[in-house]
Amino acid sequence: MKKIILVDGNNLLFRSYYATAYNGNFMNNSKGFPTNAIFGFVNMMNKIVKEENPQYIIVAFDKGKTFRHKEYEGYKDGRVETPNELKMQFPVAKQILGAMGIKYYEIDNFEADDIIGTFAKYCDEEADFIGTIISSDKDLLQLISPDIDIKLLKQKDYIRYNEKTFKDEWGIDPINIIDLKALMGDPSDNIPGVKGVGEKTALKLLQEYKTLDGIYENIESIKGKLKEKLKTDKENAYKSYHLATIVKDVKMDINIDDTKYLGENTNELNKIYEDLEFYSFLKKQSSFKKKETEVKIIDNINDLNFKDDTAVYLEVFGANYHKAPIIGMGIYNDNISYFIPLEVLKQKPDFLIKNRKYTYDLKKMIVALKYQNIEIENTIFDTMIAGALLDYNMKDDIAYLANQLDYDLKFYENIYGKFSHLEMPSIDEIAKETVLRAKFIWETKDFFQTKIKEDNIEFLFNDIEMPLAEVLADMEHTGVKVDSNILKDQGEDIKIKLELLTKDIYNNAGTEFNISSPKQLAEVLFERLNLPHKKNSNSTAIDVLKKLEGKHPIIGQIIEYRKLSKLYSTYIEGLINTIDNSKIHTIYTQNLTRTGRLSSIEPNLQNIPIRDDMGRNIRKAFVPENDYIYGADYSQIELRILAHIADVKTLQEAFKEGKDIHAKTASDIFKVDESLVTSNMRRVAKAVNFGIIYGISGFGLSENIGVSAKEAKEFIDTYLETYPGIKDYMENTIKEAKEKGYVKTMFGRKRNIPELKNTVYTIRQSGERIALNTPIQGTAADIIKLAMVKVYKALKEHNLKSKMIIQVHDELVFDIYEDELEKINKIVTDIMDNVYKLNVPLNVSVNYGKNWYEAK
DNA sequence: CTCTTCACG
DNA sequence: ACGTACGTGAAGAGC
Repeated sequence: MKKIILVDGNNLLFRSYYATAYNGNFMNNSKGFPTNAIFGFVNMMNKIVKEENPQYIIVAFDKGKTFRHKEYEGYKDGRVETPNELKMQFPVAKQILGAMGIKYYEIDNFEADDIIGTFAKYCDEEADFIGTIISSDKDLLQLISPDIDIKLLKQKDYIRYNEKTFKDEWGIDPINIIDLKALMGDPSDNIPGVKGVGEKTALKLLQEYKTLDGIYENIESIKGKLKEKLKTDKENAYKSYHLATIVKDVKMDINIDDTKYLGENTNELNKIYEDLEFYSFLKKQSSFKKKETEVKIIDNINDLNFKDDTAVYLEVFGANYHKAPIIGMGIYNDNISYFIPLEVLKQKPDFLIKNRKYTYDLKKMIVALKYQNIEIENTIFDTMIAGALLDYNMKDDIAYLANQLDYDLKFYENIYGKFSHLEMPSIDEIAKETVLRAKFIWETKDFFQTKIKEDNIEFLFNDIEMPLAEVLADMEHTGVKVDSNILKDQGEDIKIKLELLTKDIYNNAGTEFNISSPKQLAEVLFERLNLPHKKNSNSTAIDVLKKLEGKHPIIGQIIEYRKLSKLYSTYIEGLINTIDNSKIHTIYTQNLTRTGRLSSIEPNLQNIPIRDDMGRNIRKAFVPENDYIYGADYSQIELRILAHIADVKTLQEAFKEGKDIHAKTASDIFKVDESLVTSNMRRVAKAVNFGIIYGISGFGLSENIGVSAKEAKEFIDTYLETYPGIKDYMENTIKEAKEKGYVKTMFGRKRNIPELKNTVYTIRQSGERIALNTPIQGTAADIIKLAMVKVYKALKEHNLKSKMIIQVHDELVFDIYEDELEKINKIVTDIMDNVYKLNVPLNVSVNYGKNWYEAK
């Protein structure tokens, strides 16, 4: 028995095109030629070849107008003209098929369906042939027979139907798909069908009467409206039947030997892929899969003399590189493929300084090497940073990105086991996997570099993110001095208060329970004590408790308990556990947030308490290693950016004049003189200002400031009337985001927002708020990052020993020497104020003291 | 592993 | 009529 695969080429290309055409990541090669449909098509064809292992295979395409157009003027009317960007991709797809060794067919005046139908008939008639159809078009289901099955493609996977499974699911014979379509019509092809009959009714009718003829033979036994509908549209039904019938005898010579799968011509394919810049496919075809990568394990530093650029990848044993020991480095370029164990790295081979290097997770490499007193320079391109800027899905693990680009890299976990119990594999395996990582970096660098050029984000990449990796590495490695005794003393205090509170709470509740369990607490509050609560909500979050305050003494105690236990577990115990040698070394994630901000982990130094007096005391434990903690923060940087981007002259003026911006806003929206603004007006105005930045809703604002949704809406309306520029900004931003599928910061950082296309209303709404907020938050992030790079450089140039040690989104914290105070003050404020010219001044306020608490 | 809560900008 | 503010990380509970 021989099997032939029958692929619906038109279908595959259309699917691939529309799957990606609108998500904002429209794919072009560097010459601007669209490649998105071809990319999906090649992916599918590779998959088909792999899964079906075909002996015989054809791909069918439409060509010209068919008899259906001739016979029915309206056929396929109303369909959007095939976009040029898609049309252009067809010839290339066909060329690729040639190189793949797969025959394709296109016959004048027939659709791909008809060609497939003709081959299906061939299988039905030839005793030793069976066939499998591959398409997402349900029309083709009519071709199912004992010799033909179909892989019906779905969004992510597919369903395979043969004669039996089809009948089981649909309750009709495959051939009656034609009758089905005759009845229900097909809006996409403009096939009329019977008006008012959809899939449900049509299937019911066919299950009873088998065929269209059967229905009309028994028309009198059908009742009511349905009968009338069927009678009225009888002619249309039969016309539709004809249109929906796939032709099975297209006049063409079937020479079955032509359809043999020949296997690919790798050279020819590679040429095409290179032209399209499909680097991931290229690798698959060439070295990556076919040849085993040979690795030389270096045991003598003298073997490391080479001149060329190289990719390098540093492997450490564990997740937190402040503690994890280095295992070794993989290096790879067109000539070499080495693994360098730590002992050899410690001898500081020249290439670490001299050669230009490509990396993945540069910051991790710099920090881990710093702990060994090994310097690395000339690191010019980091794939992790590039991937993040291009809005790929990123994780720490390089394998995660690699696998998206069709490189089979093993995940860290699959080499070393889970982080909770790591195991060291053989040196040969480590060497191989580490070099493969370097190889991935090497082989994709051109691809990523091209993309960065295309997206016009070279400044963001070369002048902000790349140097920032080095800055952050230094900050992390330097660390922050924390006095654990101060924390311990505060902890003792808190512990005693917690014990007292616990007793009071148990007394008031009349029972002992776990106060930290929201579930148990809800039961005590809402059932035992019968305190009022919203239906269907057992939330005990702070705003719920605030509303209950005064109703029962236990509420205040619980609020206090929550505050203290948070302080104790997260900021006393939590921080103490991370102190190593009197210092805390956080890790800044440079490539995680969707807006471009940093985040800080293990521990998080960006959420140390400040708003609350007791919590703020924690900052007393953050002490200088040198003389002072010095803090510099941007005041209202996001509002300033909004005033700039939305070009609101009144707000820009207010900032230029150094006014209290919230008071100014209050005076504008309440229409009172600035001298008459009350603190409550200012509070409301401040909330509205924030609301605007977040993408406001009346409800959200009302919850926040405790007024009715109606009043809140009025505030917003007045605000937008007062500042029409902001209204325009909001409307234009959303409109553009919907058209393009993404938004950008002033520095070109791009964020795709697929939410804007979501069918769920609330998700679309959320998409709009994201579109409004991201350019503002992201631009602020870009600006402070740029300032960090410049400050770091200036400190070096002035030979200052003071150190930048913490970043908290709009604030930079330094550990400084007393005799450098003045210089630091000048450099930091100068750079931060003037880092980037806007239509508003950037305003930095600075403070210093003997600890972080005092530096505010 | 997910949910809830709460710390920050 | 519906559900609703942007961006994060850590800890504890409970499945």
